[in-house]
Amino acid sequence: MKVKLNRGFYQDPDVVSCAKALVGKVLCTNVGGQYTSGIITETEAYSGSNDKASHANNGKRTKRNESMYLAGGHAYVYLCYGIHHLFNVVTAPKDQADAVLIRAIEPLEGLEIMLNRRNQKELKKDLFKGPGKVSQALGISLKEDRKDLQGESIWIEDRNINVTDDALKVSARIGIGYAGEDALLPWRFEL
DNA sequence: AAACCGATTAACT
DNA sequence: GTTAATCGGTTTC
Repeated sequence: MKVKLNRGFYQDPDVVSCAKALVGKVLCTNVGGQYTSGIITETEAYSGSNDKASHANNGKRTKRNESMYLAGGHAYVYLCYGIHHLFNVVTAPKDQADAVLIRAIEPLEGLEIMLNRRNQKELKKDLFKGPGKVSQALGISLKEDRKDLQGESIWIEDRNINVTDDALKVSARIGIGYAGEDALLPWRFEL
């Protein structure tokens, strides 16, 4: 059974619980006429308010992070280190600026296409583990920024994959050492 | 107008 | 374990 997540799912005011809930869901893209999908296996929560690691910390609002202020259920894509596109799911009601970073997937459909995009010939370990790799595999670029996840080019489905709390590994977020105490928050979730 | 830098990755030693 | 690659956005002058 495939069910596209509806607007209500993304309106959860608690970005941490939403990040948890997204693990085990299926991220699908239809970019350049090519359909690909994968099971989300790792996420991180970023809270718009009171989280030094977030681009929207302390109500910061710039051209880059503008899409974080959209209603939950939109995409926030930005360029990191001048090289990698990082894909986030905006959550919570409009203007709360919460977002969940998708850090890893397990390929499901369109494996050949995803391997091609990654310049790989065969499936190897860790090929789709890492936020930059996820975006590359699924064809996500800055063009997908601000996109509505209810649309036809990028969306998330519930396929009844059961993820128990026990199966989830919880840890501190990656690459945000500059965030002081907030770098220690256990807001990273992986299978 | 120029400097500074990052929610990373791949290719090294 | 270390480090180069690379560039739009943000900050600073």
